[in-house]
Amino acid sequence: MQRMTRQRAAVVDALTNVDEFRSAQQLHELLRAGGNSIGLATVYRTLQTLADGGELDVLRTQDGESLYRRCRRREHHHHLVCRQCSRTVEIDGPSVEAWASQVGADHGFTDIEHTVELFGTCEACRAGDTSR
Amino acid sequence: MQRMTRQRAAVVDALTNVDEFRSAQQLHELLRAGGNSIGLATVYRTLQTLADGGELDVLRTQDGESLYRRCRRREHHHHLVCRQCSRTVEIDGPSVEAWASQVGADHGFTDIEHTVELFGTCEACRAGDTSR
DNA sequence: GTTGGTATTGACATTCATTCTCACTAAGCG
DNA sequence: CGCTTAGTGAGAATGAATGTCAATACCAAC
Repeated sequence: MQRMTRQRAAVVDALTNVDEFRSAQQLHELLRAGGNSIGLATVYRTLQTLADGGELDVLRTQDGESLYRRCRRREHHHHLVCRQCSRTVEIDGPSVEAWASQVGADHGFTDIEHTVELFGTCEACRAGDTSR
Repeated sequence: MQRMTRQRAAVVDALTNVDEFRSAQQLHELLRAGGNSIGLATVYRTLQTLADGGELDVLRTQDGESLYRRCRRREHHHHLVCRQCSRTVEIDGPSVEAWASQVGADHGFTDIEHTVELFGTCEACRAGDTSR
């Protein structure tokens, strides 16, 4: 059975107030800064649970960190993420899905899963390039 | 300046004798088992160097481990990997490249990089399903 | 409103891949 | 053959993520 706790509510709330992909640690800090007392392990667990339930999208950065985000669209889609500020655009690859399973079948593979993510530098970050 | 050491040669050799994506640790064991004395840190460093030079393809598994493979084709391509035995097929996404940069441009993003990987279960692994 | 079973929490320890440190070794030029 | 310096390796360090387990607090039932 799933219980609604103060902590879980806080995590969900934080996620709805943020539009970019954020790491568990970042969210933990955010919550603490916002006056919420919550343990890091709890943040991890909650994100895990939400992600399993399809409430959240997970993304792994090039250096292996997991980033989480509550997406508008619940159906399967992909992301275009700014590698500096994490600004995110939801996109769909019209033919990607079909292509993926086709290629898989062609080579005798089943249960095809695919990972398609785009990274780039967004307009705002390109302008303020002097930072960092 | 780049020197050719016994260890570096051994790593390159091991990679040419393996057709699947392998982790640094697996390669380290392989080398040791093959009678090569080599440190784990060296394996990591060598793989890193080779990957930077485009000699190697790197892939991150869902649980964040890096896998390395020497691919036939040096041009940009993608992979279809068996999630059980790591058997790998090199594939190319004809329109993927174009689509990626188009989508990026549409949203004002530049320097678009894309990650496209397919995972599935290969024919052999589906047969011997009783394992694991 | 009170109670009780149990899902959930959190401080801390632990795991595990990867990177760092730094004294030591050896590649390879002259 | 010597010397410079890239490369090595054992062990320590890092850092994200997960496990532990006693204490806590949902919430359904009384």
